[in-house]
Amino acid sequence: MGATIEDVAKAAGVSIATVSRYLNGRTEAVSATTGARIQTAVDRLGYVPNLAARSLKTGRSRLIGVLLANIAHPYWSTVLSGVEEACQRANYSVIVSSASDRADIEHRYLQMFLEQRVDGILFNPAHAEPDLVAAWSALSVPVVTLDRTLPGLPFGLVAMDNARGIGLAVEHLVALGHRRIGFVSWHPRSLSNRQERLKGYLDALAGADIGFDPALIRFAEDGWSDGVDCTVELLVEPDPPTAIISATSMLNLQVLAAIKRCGLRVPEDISVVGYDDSPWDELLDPPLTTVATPARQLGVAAAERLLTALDAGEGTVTGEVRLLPQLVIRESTRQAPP
Amino acid sequence: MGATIEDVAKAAGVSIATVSRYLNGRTEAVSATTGARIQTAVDRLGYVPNLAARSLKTGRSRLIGVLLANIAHPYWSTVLSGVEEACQRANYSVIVSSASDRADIEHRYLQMFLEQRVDGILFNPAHAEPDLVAAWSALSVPVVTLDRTLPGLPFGLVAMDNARGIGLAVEHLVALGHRRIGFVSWHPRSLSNRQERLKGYLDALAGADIGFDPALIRFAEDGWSDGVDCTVELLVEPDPPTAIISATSMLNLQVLAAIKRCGLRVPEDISVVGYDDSPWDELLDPPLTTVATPARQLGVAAAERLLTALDAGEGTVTGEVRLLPQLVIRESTRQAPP
DNA sequence: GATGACAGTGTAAACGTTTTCGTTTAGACT
DNA sequence: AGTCTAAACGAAAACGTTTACACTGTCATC
Repeated sequence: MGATIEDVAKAAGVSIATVSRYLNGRTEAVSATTGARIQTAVDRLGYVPNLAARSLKTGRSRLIGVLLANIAHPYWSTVLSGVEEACQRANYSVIVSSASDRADIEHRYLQMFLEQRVDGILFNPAHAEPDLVAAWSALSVPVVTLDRTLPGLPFGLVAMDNARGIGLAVEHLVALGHRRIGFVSWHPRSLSNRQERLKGYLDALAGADIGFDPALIRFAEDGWSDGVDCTVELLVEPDPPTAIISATSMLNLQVLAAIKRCGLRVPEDISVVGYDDSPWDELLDPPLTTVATPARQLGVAAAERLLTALDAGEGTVTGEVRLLPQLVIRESTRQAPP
Repeated sequence: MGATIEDVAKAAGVSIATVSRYLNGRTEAVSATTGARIQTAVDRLGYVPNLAARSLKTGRSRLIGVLLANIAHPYWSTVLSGVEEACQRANYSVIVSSASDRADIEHRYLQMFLEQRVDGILFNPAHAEPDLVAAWSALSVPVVTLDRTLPGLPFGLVAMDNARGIGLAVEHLVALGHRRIGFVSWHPRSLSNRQERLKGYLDALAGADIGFDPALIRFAEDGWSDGVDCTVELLVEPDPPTAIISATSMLNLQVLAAIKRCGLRVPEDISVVGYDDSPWDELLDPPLTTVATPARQLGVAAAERLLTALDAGEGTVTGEVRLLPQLVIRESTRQAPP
């Protein structure tokens, strides 16, 4: 308990330099016999290397800071599990924080990351406060932003192809003959991933020669309830949609609940395409047609992007990686009524 | 960038000891004027303290290791967010790992925590391998286990009152006149939280003078599909239950899906009580009566338990804290058929 | 005016590593 | 026997802090 490298050296009858070399498997090899002596000493003493000391000396901590909007949210926790998996594989530890989409909190936590001397940072920025963007841009470690970005941030980005994802949903519904397609998204609208999804909706409509009707779009407050009201609003329009696309997993069930509340049936009266394909989407009633987003892979890809940059000794990451969503057709979509 | 305490000292024209004292707000106060000089130097140089060096010197890292069975699971990610909240409030960072219920992986990650010299550990142990239990018992930092424990572990425990939670469900159904109450739980059965839930079921039945019928119990494999099959099995029994209790959130939707697959309606034909009260449970069709477990509070309570022990300088945490679940009655339960 | 007390500050050792550079040793070659 | 090379190892400095201890001045007290 609390044995240092010096204790090990003493016990093995060698110098601490040799112990260090042995433990790190360095090229200036130690002989097999001393190696064995050191190993037994390590085992006997229960020696555990002190990463703080190593970090201080080498300047690298084997720590990755991960800052997410909301780690309690199923989507983000799945992303996180991918990050964690990739980091563990590369022998990095991840220190995690949840910023609730508040830029000031984000800033504070990033500061904590710097104090811990993390080797790299993964995060998804919230609102664009110019001075914070400036401060972040000066961050001294490699950063990869997840899922969304902010104008002016000189970081790498790993995200879904949001526009394409919604495009898939629209095209599917159009192929089924729908022309009045509702779109329920959520606030704040300004975040890049949401803008992209809206653009995907608009572009796909345009591509199908369908005129855009602003009455078919709603934006709900973040959370588990406002989406119901927004969807109900949509349904009581004079010329209601025959299909609705939910722009994020949090809204899937809210859209379904609203439809039920209005006395309509899915898919007989109205079709629904969900988003993200949570593991329980196929258990819903009816099993939900959704745009499946590879959340876990997003985490893995982002972490690997960061880690390879670290291995290569690059002080910064740039460029953009987009992951392709896929449409999973189940039973919540059906031919449009004539 | 990369300024050390020495740079700050030089810039402010004082010694590094004074800078350190100022930064740590120690009792041997520094005068207001030097304090101001130091602060401007800090700001100008963009000095960021090096926690690795501090940790090395003080022996405390302000790091908490959190090891969970599965951080992608909504329940655990909610617990994690509570932990993170409490730790941030106390200025600790949390380093997190996901062990997939495999004891060998758990062991490896605990080792990594020790190397990082975490000040404390929160984790939920998986299977009881005697040699690992022995190794864990010798851990040199305070540990609190979350949600479940293992015989022989000398750690503090913060968990739900699992038996009482299921008891609430049974009592509610009994009050509605149900006497054949199915119970769907999940593997591995040996984990303490699952044993307690089973015990809660049996005790509550006994308390209501209802004989126990083993045909009414099923254990599903962990995951998002086997629960459906298990529930179907239950429903095709010669004398099927008039109500079913799902023992964990992961099974809620699987039970509902199975019932639907058998052509039965909830609650007309059969009542259902879910578990955990995920935020979307009230959006289901029908809105689910569930045993609400305060997952976030569990995380907060466990972290605070650990942190107060750390503050008090106690090297170990013992004792047990149980959080009380609450029954939330919605529309999936109804009077039993005569 | 000498004496203490005390607030404020500086010096230097220590924390546990990694790593540069230098030393020893053993064997291979003339 | 002498020289050279390479493998194996050791001594010591450095990483950026905290903190015990010593020191300086200022002011109140006798």
